[in-house]
Amino acid sequence: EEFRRVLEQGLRVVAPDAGAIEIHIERPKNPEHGDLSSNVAMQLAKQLKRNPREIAQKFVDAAGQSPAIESLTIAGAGFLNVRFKSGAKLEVIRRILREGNGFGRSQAEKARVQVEFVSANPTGPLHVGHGRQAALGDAIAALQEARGHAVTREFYYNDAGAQIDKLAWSVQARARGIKPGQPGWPEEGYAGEYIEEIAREISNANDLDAIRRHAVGYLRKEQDADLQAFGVKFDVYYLESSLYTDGRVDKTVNALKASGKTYDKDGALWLRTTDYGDDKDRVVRKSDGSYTYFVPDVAYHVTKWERGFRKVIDVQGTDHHSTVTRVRAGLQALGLGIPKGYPDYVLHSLVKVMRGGEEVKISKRAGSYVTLRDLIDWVGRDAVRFFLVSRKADTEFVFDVDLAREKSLENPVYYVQYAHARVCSVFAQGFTPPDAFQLERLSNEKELQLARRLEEYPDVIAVAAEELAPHSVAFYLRELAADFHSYYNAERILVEDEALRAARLALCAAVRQTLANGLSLLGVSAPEKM
RNA sequence: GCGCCCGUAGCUCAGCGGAUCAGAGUAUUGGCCUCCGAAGCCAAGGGUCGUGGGUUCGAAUCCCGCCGGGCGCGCCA
Repeated sequence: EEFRRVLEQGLRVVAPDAGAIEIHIERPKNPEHGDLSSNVAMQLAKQLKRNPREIAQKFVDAAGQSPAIESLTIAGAGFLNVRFKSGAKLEVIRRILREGNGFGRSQAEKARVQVEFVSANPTGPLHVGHGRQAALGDAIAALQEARGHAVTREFYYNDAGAQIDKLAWSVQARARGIKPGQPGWPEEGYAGEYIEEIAREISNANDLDAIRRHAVGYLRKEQDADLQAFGVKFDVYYLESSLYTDGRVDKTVNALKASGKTYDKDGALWLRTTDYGDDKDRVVRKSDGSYTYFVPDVAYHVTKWERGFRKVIDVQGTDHHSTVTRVRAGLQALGLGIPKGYPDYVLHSLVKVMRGGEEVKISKRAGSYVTLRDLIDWVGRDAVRFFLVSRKADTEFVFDVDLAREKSLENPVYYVQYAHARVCSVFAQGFTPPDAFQLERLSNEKELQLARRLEEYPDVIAVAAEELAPHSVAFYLRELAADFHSYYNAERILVEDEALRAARLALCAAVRQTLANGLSLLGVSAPEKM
């Protein structure tokens, strides 16, 4: 902020009539380039038709003295590099120890936010794609909470559609002793081993309704157990069927008709979604009188708006990307004053699971796919979470089971957790984080580097929350851990000099706190021992 | 065929208008434990950022074409 103030002041002096210039400030990767750096002079160069270095010099002249700033220099083509006095840099340590779990959090925004994710239909165990959604969605939700929002985690599922019918038929067939592929097996029935387990509990194979209820209940329970094992909790489970029973689906269709955006063709009712950027119009009511899934989708999102969620984030696989335009178009057509870009979507691509150098495509339990449970069993919850969240959502991602199992240097999860455990081990020797310490005793380059890194944390959280990109938190934690490991190898914490020791212990406590805060956002544990 | 996404080091991936942007991990090679945890540290080699144009003072980053890969294109959900 101090640097920004200096630059703004400089801007007034150097170019009073320059229009609205956005001042970009960045943290140079190379510490030799100062603590912060800006390219304003180069941005202005074009407008002012002056050499960037010349303009930069004027900024320096205009800056005057500031108590926190050690130096303000010009480098390269016209960068302004600022270096703060080390005391100012180290202040972040006091702040972290003061704020504790609150470090990196902000109360700046305070809206009701909903994150919808997983939303698996109860037709089988959760697969790795659901796992990626669970890891992503939960971390995104945690990031929104860190910004001060009141967040609702919601799971939406279809408990009554054609997929459920297929499930019931599959279980019924199995209960009658018919196996997949044999005569009488339903078309596109579910072939996983779990179908047989459910079928074993069926007493009357003729009562399809009872079978349906039992199968749905069974799989819901199983999915809940998987989510619990993964450390993900939902606040609301929303049933698609309720949209029919409470009349919201009919209401939505009527509202769409009233909007004048619908028309009849081939015996069906269509919505002009092309008015809102869709590539073709969509059927609302089929010629047989039933509705397409598009209607409950829209009705569901109307409830989100009506429930007061002004920011809604839907986490889905990229295979659903065509629904994005459609749902938004449906909401626009209703004319409820819902913003055009509502809701936000985070689309993730699929996960390829590799083990022993080969792609794994099947599992015993589910048959045609690898389950989230398999992954947790193979490599543990923390590794699955960290891996799945440490990639940008839209990159296709190869989950290397052998790498994740490796409890050693190859595994980034352990690398970060190990840094935390290492700090803990220092305190485990009978030392406590000091109440009083002199920050200026910290003077070597690795200590200042650590302080710089710690200071970045709140910005990293803010940006990750804004961009719905939890992977940047994972990358940050890796860097913080690296800085700490490097420091720990180079310097002793528990030195004889008590004042120096106190200062170093304070730094360690700050590192521990920040690692714990970041890991908790990702749903990964911060162990004291490993 | 059309739409969306993606091509960066051997492999897995960050960076996505700013020169200080050619990066991390891993793999390979060589060093570091009588001392707070070696699940660690230090160092070396390794890339025309798919490709051809364009815009710009400046392009991995923005625009267009092409090549390669993923996903979606139902009165299925």
